[in-house]
Amino acid sequence: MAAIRELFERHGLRCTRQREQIYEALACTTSHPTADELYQAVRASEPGLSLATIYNTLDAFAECGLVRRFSCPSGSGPSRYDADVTEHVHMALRDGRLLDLPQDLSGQLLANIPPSALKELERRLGVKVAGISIQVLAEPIQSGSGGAAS
Amino acid sequence: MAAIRELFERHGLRCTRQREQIYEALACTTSHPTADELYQAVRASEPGLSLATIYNTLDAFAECGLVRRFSCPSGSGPSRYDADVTEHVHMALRDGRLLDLPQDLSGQLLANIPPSALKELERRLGVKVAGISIQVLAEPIQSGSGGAAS
DNA sequence: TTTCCTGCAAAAGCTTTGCAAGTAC
DNA sequence: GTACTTGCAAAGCTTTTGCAGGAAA
Repeated sequence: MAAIRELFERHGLRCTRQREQIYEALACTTSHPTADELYQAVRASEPGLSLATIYNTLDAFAECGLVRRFSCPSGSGPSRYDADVTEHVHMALRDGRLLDLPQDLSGQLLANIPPSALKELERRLGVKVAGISIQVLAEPIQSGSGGAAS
Repeated sequence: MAAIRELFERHGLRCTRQREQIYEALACTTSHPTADELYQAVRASEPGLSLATIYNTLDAFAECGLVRRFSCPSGSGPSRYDADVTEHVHMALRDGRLLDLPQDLSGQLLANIPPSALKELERRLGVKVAGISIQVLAEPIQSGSGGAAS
């Protein structure tokens, strides 16, 4: 509770009841909710809340790096949000689910990015690399299916 | 031209003038256009074309793996399309541009993904990995700026 | 000939905006 | 007291859908 206040202060955000609740709802789930899902969740304890406030708030959070915003790899559909801003790998399932990889596997994938390639990239393209994001696209294995086909 | 026809046939798509032009417009640019940008481009040679047809067509293309659809890492905004379906790395710039990494750098990044980690992932989560996508987030280096600040 | 595709227009989602009242600092 | 937030409603933008006519196989 007080931790959230301090977190907001550190990021230069005013601390309102709505923001606390939105952040808390986002931080205590691993399901990468959409703005509307957060709206449904927070409205239970904050009936007057408006969807626009959700968007404004998430925007402010994303702006100052408190949360991450991204969308399903498929492209269309609503944005999703994640309060875990440490580098980690997302896995998108064909059925639409979007999971976090276990930390150790995430770490293995991220640790094997050769820094030399990034340096080379920065030099050749004249940019500064600010982050890397890896996504794994996977399909659940049906129990019973042998798994043939191309 | 005939190559496009054959490409469509191989993917089980009917070959119409509109589809040819949409595919060609997408294939001959590296700018990852949006549906609307393609609409503007193709309408020059195909005045009767409708935006809905662009969406239907891109959907059909994406469905059968002829093009890739994705959105800016920032999350919101329209989807973008790419006729290059080989594994390659996208680089998103803070100013909104979205580029392809040069092939050799793309290759270095992709080649260093440890297959053992993917195998482990498949075993532990009961899925089959169908693809990996890496995105680099970068910011242009201003000429003249010393580049301080967090 | 049959099936799929196109064009149009309208609808459905998702997100942003303007403004008055309220709240944190 | 000032500047930022909230809530509401309306608008804006992207994408999908239904249907009649047209074109590919």
